[in-house]
Amino acid sequence: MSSSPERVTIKDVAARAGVSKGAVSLAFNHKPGVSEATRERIFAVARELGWAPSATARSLSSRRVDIVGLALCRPARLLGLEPFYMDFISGIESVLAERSCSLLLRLVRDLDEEIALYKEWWRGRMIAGAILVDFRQDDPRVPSLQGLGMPAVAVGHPSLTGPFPAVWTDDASAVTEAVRYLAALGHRRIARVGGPHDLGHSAIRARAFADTVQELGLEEARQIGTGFDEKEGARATRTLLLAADRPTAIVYDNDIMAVAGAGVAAEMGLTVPDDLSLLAWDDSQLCRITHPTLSAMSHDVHHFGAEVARVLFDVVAGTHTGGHQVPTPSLIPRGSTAPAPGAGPS
Amino acid sequence: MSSSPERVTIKDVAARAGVSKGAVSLAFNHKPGVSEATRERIFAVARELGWAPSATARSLSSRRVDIVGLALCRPARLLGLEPFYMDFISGIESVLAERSCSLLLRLVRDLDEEIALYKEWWRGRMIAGAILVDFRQDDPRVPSLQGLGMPAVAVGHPSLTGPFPAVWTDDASAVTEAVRYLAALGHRRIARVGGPHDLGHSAIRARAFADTVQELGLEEARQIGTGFDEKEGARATRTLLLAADRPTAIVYDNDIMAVAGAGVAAEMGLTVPDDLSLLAWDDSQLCRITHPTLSAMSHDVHHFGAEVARVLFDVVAGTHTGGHQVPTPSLIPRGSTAPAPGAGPS
DNA sequence: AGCCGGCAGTTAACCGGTAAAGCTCAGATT
DNA sequence: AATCTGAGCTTTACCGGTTAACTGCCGGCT
Repeated sequence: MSSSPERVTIKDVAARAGVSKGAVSLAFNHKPGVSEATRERIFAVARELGWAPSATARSLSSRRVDIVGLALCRPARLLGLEPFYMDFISGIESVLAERSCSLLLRLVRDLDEEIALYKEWWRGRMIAGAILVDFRQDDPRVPSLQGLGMPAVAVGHPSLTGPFPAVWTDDASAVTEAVRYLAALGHRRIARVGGPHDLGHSAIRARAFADTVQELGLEEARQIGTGFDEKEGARATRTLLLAADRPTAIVYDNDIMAVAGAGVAAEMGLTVPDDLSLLAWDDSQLCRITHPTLSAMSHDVHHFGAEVARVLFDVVAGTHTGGHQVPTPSLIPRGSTAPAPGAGPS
Repeated sequence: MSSSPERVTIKDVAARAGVSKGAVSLAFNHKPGVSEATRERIFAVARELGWAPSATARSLSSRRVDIVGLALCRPARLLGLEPFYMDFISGIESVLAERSCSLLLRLVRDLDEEIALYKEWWRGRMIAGAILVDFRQDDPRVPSLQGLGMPAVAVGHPSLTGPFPAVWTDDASAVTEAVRYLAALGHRRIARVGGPHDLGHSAIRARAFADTVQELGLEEARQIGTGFDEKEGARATRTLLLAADRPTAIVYDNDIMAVAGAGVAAEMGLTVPDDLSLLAWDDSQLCRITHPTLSAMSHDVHHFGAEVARVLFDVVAGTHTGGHQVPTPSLIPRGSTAPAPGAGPS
């Protein structure tokens, strides 16, 4: 009710409890040095006055903060569209919330801005640690941030993340499994619609894809790198399907592009899965509600995010024991994959 | 490269530039009191040393912060599933990023925790302002937070948000339009699957729905309140369709439940839209990729989020000029709505 | 000459905590 | 009796900025 926002500080609590600021601080941080009786009196006064320590002030003098930072270098629009992010973030949040931590989120335009932001956040004691995502090959964040001493966990394959503890899925194995599966269905021309070339996990998948295709003696594979959104997924699919020797199966790097691809197939008069098999990645709900449903390389993105947050807490606490690999995406066959046209049942 | 993280502070910059801390502060805040020459020298030194003011320290002494807070009182899982949130958040971020602001995000279990959190954030100068969502009727946040003097924008109808500047969509008109549309198609038994009863906008929609049904002389309408997720949407749909006088059209409060509802209809052997019309809300991509595509009350959630952020900046700056209504959701007819079974084309 | 005004800076207090060092005094030790 | 100990606080110095008040100095006006 009081419209005058006089802030109550530790000094008020101390005065009212008849002790010094220091005693209040000790009491609230559960450190020895105050008697049980005094501690309780202090807590009672604090409750009465509605006081809780100011996180800002605390982080200035001590080093404790209850915030972790996440900068995303992607266009805002895409963020809202792709199910992956929110699921990932919700996984992070589920762990943070348990420990009364918040997530500081910011969109940046490029990696330089991202580097500057993390430096600022860390220097200013804004965050206890950071989550780094979307690693490139020779990512500039590795040299720029590694000297900082900032606790961080990197989402990506250890070959990309430098000295940062990594949490990753074994994309190479998953790609291999995907290609093997399609090959077993008789497909000999398999294409792949991936993310941007410079993105580390895209490159890893591309290499694994090419290797597996060669290993199985399939026809030379076409791979297209895109920007992850539906428009680019559709465009890439169109390109692939218009080629003289169009593929009989396409693997996508996320689910949104696969859905778009299904649309393109329909628009071009191709029946999925009879004329064309499609295999999505990430496997959000999207895959289950299309018609036909989309087969996908599925992994639990929510859990992935949670694991990332858990590792970050370990790193911050200094109890980190090494990189974590979360389960490899596994194939969920649904309605969008079938034996290749003309091929007998394998 | 230096593994010793000696933080460079304003003092270092001052010393190196041969001036006092105060001068550096003045220069960096573009306040009068330093000559152009000195200002430039200070900036040069700052760049050389890689210094930028610490947001934490600044927010302690002055009142400036570049963070806005958002607490969400929903289960983490749902966050990842429902497209609405991420789209909304991405809209917010798109505006924040323009102004080098970050979003402080936290999941809470209940409104008491949310209230405590906002108090803590505000008291501790953690945030410049807050975004309040999911208003209940007689929302406890109104009395608890209004005395704080914390700049905030409320996402919800002004009848719910007390003294907080509101940004909202005209749900009542949208519901009316939806019911009128279905009635015009000949539907006389229309049901609604809404959100939780205690959620303000659910109540508003429920009332508008009942009113319009009565006004048009339709049969008494069945409405079910749920928890917004797919399981509950499916369950509610099943309940409605198993009733003796099952509806010929159902309106949903979001898209996820509508999609689930379509699944249930199929499972029960009903053809959409011939036997049953479905109308979704929010209209994310989900609605466009199902089969049949879902008609929806569509609004631009991304833009909604952006508008909320813009209003918040106005409120923080003290230049706020009144609540903002963003465009009313409008009907996008797609493949899931058709004339009622037995009814001639209207 | 004396005074005023304003620019360009400096000083010092303060924001709200934490943490190390210091103080006091009761009870145990020698 | 003198000294040591440790529990229980208080004092004080930060953390890294901002800001109000103050100082010095130069030029212009009366």
